[in-house]
Order: sequence, then C-alpha cells, then structure tokens
Amino acid sequence: MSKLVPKVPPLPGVPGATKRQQYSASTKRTLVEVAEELFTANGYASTSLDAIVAGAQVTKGALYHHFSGKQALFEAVFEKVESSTARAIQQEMKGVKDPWEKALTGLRSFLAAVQASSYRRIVIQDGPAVLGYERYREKEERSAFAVVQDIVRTVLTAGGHDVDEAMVGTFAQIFFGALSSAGEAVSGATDTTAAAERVETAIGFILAGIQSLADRGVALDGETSAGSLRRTLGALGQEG
Amino acid sequence: MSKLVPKVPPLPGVPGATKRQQYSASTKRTLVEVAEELFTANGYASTSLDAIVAGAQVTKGALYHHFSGKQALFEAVFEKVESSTARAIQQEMKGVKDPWEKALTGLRSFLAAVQASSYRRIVIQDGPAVLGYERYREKEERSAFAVVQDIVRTVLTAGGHDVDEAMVGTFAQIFFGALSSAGEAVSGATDTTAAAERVETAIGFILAGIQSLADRGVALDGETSAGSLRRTLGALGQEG
DNA sequence: CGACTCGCATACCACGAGTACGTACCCAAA
DNA sequence: TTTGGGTACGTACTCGTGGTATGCGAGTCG
Repeated sequence: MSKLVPKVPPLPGVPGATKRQQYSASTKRTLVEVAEELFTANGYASTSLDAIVAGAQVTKGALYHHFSGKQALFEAVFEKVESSTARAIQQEMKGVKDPWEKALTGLRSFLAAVQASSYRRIVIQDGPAVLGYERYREKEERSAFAVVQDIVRTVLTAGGHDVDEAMVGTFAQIFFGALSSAGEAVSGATDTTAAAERVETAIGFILAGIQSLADRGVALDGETSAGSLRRTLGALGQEG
Repeated sequence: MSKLVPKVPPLPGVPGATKRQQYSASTKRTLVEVAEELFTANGYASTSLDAIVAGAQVTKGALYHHFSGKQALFEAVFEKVESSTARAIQQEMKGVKDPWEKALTGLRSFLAAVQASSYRRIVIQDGPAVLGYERYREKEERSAFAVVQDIVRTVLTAGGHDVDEAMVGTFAQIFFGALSSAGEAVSGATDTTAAAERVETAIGFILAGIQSLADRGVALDGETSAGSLRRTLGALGQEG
C-alpha cells in the first residue's frame, strides 16, 4: 500500500495549519470515527485494532502514533459521543425558564439522546468497565452529568430555600442513575414510544411529589433526615 | 502435580453423593470462589484463566470441563454474588409491615450490600459489559431487581389505588438505577457514613414526595401523564 | 475384577495487543 | 534549491491469553 499520498484529501480543515498537520488530523479523526462505529456495533472487547485500522485504511503504526493504546482510543470515542450528546440536550433546554418545565424538557431530550446506539453501548454499557468507575464518573461529571446536576439544583432551590451543595450532588447522582436506567428501559422496550411515555409520567410523578412537598412548606435543609421527613409528613397528614 | 488425590478433601457435602461427584463439586466451587476473588480484585478483563486455575490448584482442563468458557465462569460468579446479596436484603426486610418503613429499611440494606466490593465490581461495573445488557437485566430481574420491584409495588399501591403493572416495572427500573448509582456514590465517597445519610435523606425526600401526593389525593392511574400532573399540581397550589 | 466413563492434565493453536525499528514525506532554514 | 531534521506513518515481530484436541488414571458399576 503506497503511502505517497493519503487516499482521501483532508477536509478543508483549519486554514492556518500546514499540510502535514491537516493530513495527521484527518487520519486521527478517521480512526476515531471508524472506532466509534465498530465499538458501537460489536462492543469494545470484540473489536480488534486490526479491524479498526483496516477500516481507516491505515496500519497499527498510525494508531499507536496518535493513541497510546486501545483504551486511549476508546476514551477519545467516549468523549466525542458524550460531548455531542450533552451539547444536544443543552441545546433543547435553551430558553425554558420554569424549573419544572425545564426539568421535563431536559428529561425528554435525555431520553431521546440516550436511545442512540452509540451512547448506549459506549457510554452506558462499556464505559464503566473499560475506563473504570473512577475515570468514568470523572468524565461524566463534565458533560451529561453536569446537565442533570444543573437541573437538580434549580429544582431543589426553586422554593427559595438554599440546599447544601453536597446534597445537590447526591440528588444529581441519584437522578442520573435513574435516567440512565430509564433510558435503557425505553430503548430496550418493544414499544419505545409507550415506554418513553411511562418514563415521563414516572419521573413527572416524582418531580410532582417534590413540588408537592415544596407547596406544603417541607424543604431540605441541613437538619433534614429521612426520619424527620416521616415525622413531618405524619403531622401534615393529621391536620390535612 | 500428582492428581492421585485432591489436596483438600471435599467438604462433607451431600451424603447421598458418590466420591467422584463430591470431588467434582468441590473443584467447581473452588473455581467459582477463586474467580470471584480475582474478578473482584482485578476486574474481568485483567484476570486471566491461568491465574484462576493456578489459584484453584487445577488446570485449564478442569475449568473447561465445568464451564464452557471464561464468560460462563463469570456468569456463575455473577449469580452467586447477586443471589447472596438479594437474600441478605430480603432477610433484613422481614417483619417490616408499613410500606414506607419497609422501603427505607430495604434502602438501608441495599446501600450496605452494594458497598461490598464484589457486588460493585462484578455486578455493577463489569456485569453489563461482560454479559451484555440483555442477559444482565434478565438476571437482575430475578434477584436484586425483584426486591426493588416488590417494594415499589407496595408503595405505589399503598393508597388503595391499583397501578398499571407496566408502570410498576418502569418505576422499579428507575429506582433500581437510582439505587445502584446511589450505592456508587456512597462507596466512592471519602466519608461513607455521611454519604449514606445523604442518600437516605434524598431517597426519603423522594418517597415523602410520593406520599405527599397520596395525602392530597393525587394518584397514578391509566390516564395520568406528566402534563396532567402539572395541571393537577397547579390547581392544588392555587387552593392551598 | 474388568471394562467403561468421568474428571482432569498436557500440549498445542490462533489471535490480538503492544513494540522496535525502518522509511518516506513535509517543512524550515541556509 | 538544497538539505537536514523530525514527523507520520508502515512493517515485522513478540508475547500473553482464550480456547481446543487428546491422553490418562482414578472411580464406579456390572
């Protein structure tokens, strides 16, 4: 295979860059794209580097020049899929002001995005195992998780109360897990539309519950505990 | 290595079984136990079959006699870890009658169980990637997930209303994801006790919200949707 | 007590991740 | 323009690992 000239001339690219940089960036992008396809279709473990470099029309020398190994390549794919997903969700939430409405909008976007096979396979399914939970959460923290955390914060502080930041993080993690699992429920169902509606209703019900507590003056503060909540609810139940 | 006699005489075992069956069962158990240790410590991908058979004092011939391959061995470990965990949780929930109290009890047990490194690594982290989400959920359905589903059902139907079974499943899946993620939050935190308390409070808050809706006569039925919930809440907010 | 089979060991193969090293091409400087 | 250097790959190899084929001796049963 002659290497005199790349088979595909590099896309316009950055004008301020030299030919070599453009060629190099082009092959790197191609590698990531091919890897995303194969990882999505067959999973991380069942995808060989030979298959990836063959699809990208290069050899392992090129791959190992750009990435330190298979895992590093996966990380690049992971970040690409994840950042584009997060961007799409944030796009759809722009302009919605009411916290509860915003939460539901974000939920719908998340459910839509999470059904993309690339996100399911690469981020949800293989991500934790390949990167390890440490790096996995670390990366999530700055994209999809950040969106959830933002929503949670606005919802919890909607009543004007201020909530402990650690508690916001806890809630965000709980909701993120709930949403990920919900996404799986939707994309794994035979009737995805009906499943999506059920999930919306369920999350809506939970959010409505939180809102209902806010209506009745029950708030989260530093002193709130599971036990105190039960007592408060009991008292409210007596008088109501 | 002589194979005249097993290094360790088999545990008492079933009296009605022949020696060969006892020896065989013994080595199989040993394989699963050693595999559980190594999988937990190093993860599935980084654990070689050579290491496992060395730890079990046998060879690959024995392993492939009992299991069809590495994945099948993992499944055996998975089922062992998972079933024992589910049993432990159900044990602690025995005798608690009040649905809300039962839910909180189950939550505490789940948080405790989920912190076991074997459960975190094998079930939560490696499980989905190794088994695939299909088989993963399929297996969960019959153990830890079943516990969650049971709790969810009793809580949702606590007010005397009957809820669509599909909706129970949706809720269960959402809560299961939430609890798994919460478990990670707890076990990954520096101060696990404080983290566990935050999780309890957060879940308690969500449950209290649902209970609050029940108090105010808002229930889930076939016609409930996210939109209708918002309208109902709005009306209640006006009069309250 | 003899044949048969089960439980396991041994030896081997195929494949895939990672490495060492060679080389052609691009770019900057002279 | 030429040339030296370094970048961006290609080639050829190693080694660890999952899986397989086959042999063999101890249990088991007639």
